[in-house]
Amino acid sequence: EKQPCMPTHPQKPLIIKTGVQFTTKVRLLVKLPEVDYQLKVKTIFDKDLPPGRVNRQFFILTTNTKVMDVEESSNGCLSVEFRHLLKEKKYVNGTKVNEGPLSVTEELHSLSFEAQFNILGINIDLETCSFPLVVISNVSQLPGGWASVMWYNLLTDEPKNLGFFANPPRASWGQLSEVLSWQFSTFAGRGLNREQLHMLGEKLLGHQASHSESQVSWSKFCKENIPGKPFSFWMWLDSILELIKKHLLPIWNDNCIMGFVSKETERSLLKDREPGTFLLRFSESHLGGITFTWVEQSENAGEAKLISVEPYTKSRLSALPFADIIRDYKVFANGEAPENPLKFLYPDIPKNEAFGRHYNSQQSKVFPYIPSMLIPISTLHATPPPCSSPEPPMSPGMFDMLTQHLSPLEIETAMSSPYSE
Amino acid sequence: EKQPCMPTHPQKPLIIKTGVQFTTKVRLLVKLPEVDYQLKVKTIFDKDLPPGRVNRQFFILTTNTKVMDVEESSNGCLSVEFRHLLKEKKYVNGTKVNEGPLSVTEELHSLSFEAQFNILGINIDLETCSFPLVVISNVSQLPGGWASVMWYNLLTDEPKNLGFFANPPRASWGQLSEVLSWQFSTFAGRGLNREQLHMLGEKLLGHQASHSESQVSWSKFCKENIPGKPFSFWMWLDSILELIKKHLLPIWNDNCIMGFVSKETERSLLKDREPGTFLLRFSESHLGGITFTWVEQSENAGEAKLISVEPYTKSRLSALPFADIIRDYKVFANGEAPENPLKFLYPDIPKNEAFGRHYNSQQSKVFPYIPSMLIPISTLHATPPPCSSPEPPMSPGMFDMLTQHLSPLEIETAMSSPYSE
DNA sequence: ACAGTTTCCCGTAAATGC
DNA sequence: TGCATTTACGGGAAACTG
Repeated sequence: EKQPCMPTHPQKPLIIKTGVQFTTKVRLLVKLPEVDYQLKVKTIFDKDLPPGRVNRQFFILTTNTKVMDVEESSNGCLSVEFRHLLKEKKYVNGTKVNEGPLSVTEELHSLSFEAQFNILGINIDLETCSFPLVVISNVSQLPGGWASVMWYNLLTDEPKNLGFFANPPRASWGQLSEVLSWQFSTFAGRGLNREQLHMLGEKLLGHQASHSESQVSWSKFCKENIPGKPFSFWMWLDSILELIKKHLLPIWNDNCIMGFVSKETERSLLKDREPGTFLLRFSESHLGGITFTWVEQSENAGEAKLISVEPYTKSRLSALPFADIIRDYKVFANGEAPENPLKFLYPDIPKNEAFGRHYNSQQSKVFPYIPSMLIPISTLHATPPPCSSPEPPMSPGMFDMLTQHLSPLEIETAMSSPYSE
Repeated sequence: EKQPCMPTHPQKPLIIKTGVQFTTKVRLLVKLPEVDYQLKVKTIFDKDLPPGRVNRQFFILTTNTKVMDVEESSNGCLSVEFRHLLKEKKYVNGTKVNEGPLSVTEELHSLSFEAQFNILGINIDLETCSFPLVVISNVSQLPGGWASVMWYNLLTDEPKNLGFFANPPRASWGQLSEVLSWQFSTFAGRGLNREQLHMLGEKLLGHQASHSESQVSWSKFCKENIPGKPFSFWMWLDSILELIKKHLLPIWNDNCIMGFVSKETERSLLKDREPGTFLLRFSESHLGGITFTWVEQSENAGEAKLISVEPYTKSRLSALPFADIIRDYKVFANGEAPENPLKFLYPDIPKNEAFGRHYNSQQSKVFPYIPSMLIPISTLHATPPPCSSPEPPMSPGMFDMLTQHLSPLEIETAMSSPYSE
């Protein structure tokens, strides 16, 4: 009879943060005969929980009763909008509330709305209830909460199964990959293509097992860490989504970021390409990082030499937009003039054609001063000849170049750590 | 009888922010004969205001009554510590509270503490009161609030004159400069020397007027904008203090920053120095900026050519520490190899001797990747010959250098804005 | 000691009030 | 409309708590 909406956290409905306002709207879908009294709606948090369920308890800090109003925008039906604030009850009857067996982002809650009216002497009770809600206390819990909302919506049609995460069902990779792509198209404006999803499937399920029918457990998706990494699959993926949203939106939407590529695939794509061909890939070892890998001019005609830069994360990207990094990046190598090794976006798009419209000028012209900008650089030196001494002596040419271009301290760093394949 | 202390905002006592906890401590300085009952202290906000005074009203959200306890650390006297939270009363008896004629940071408030006890049948009332307090609602008001606290302490010995800013007295430059230097030594670890204070005095009072006896009005210090600038003297100075605290502490304490130098003085100091001599100066045109000015290699033996870089502000400095900027800064000029123009800190200290201990390596070594760092650069080209066309054609040498080192877009920027003296 | 969770609160942005 | 002031809340860090 009534239809509850739940716009709460910006862009992430169904997740409520304590101490932060959220709004709810209740609409009466039937048209009542003219009544001359007011229709009061009351909001109740967690009105009925599954019996025996232990979890945190909350209360609504703001007014929980309001009168319905004729809605202007629609066809004149009644509606009411609340602006609520939730707070945790730490003590109930003087005793401390214990947490349940689930993590807080798996704990599902609900908002109920009640109204009653009297028509022709008959009392009529109206009641409706929200979809399951996750309550968090810090934005750091938002990714976990959103994972719960996704998993719930993906795997059940029940409007209200608050015990869902006591025993969460598995998802097929076919279903899950669709949801993941949808996340990117919703929040970043462009979804994931077949190749990108394939890489994600292999990452989650291994090389053999990533078919559409493969089953992914909730734990594997969101709770267990990726082997050898200190974060789960979803935490990793969400960190990339956030990176795109804040720092890479236009170039992501322009399809300049291949992003999800395994290192093997990367090699097979790049190995026969022109030197200077590069692609953009998200870091698999660190949260929220992006790197580029390019084909280096190689002296011997054998294996193509691929080089990847240390991934850029939000802290660097907020000092310098990624398109500008690509434009300005320079490698100082081997006594030669510094050069930008990025020439063609894979497969063969000239860099400025791909990124030109995204370049920003950092230049700010304030008269008496000369403008300053930041440029990203790397230092590189030649592969030491096989069987050379463990500390290869620096060539005189390289030394000149370094003394010219870099400070003494930098030279030491460059000398003591040869980064060559 | 009781001595109130007021540690509130970190490092800035006497300033309270609504909605943020602060602590107060009350100690009983007389030793009472043994009493077997508890001594209760009650806190009251703004117990007595000057008659007719209109201002914002606040209330204490937390418990305002507590029992005194024997203090362990001292000689066993009684004390009590409160942890309070203040909130504004928007309505009093249903009517809105209007603001008074003063700005919020000039509005002085007080906390009173009361206790009573009964000895040998006689009721004794104890009461004490804090020094004047400023109540703010956002940290953006902290500088203004702190200016009030300074001015009050500088110019009156009255423990409680809440109407002080209705007609604030002037300060002599001699007094004020001492307080300003003390701000720097307290918050940044090193005070201001005679030359630095002299520059500040001229900035505030003009060239002729800055003697120790010159009078500075409260308005000139903190309320009126500096002519031609959108901020007052204190807002400017405080922005520099904050910049030092967050980004320049070690080099400030090492006396590497001259900082407060007028452009005329800068020129007279540098004009006869070696090319490559530089000094560090705070921006006078923008809040919280620092720049360096160096003596350029000049072709003709006439006037020394001084160049200043666009000031660095906190956003850039949080991407790249200032010492690293000095180490790595490069100027791309005239088709020559990029060069760091900063060689000697004024008067003649070799750069690495002055800054070496403050350099950080940006290098983070993550195996499969080559490290990347940011370097600050400027582009510069030669002074166009006098009476040249308004758009001087670019020399072939310069064009080569630019195509080599910079992207096409950068070239256009560099071409259309010649930054030469 | 430690991990999961909450609290704290700065600092930016937006909203509000005058 | 612009300015002064407050509110909102993300995000990092500290504090809490079994």
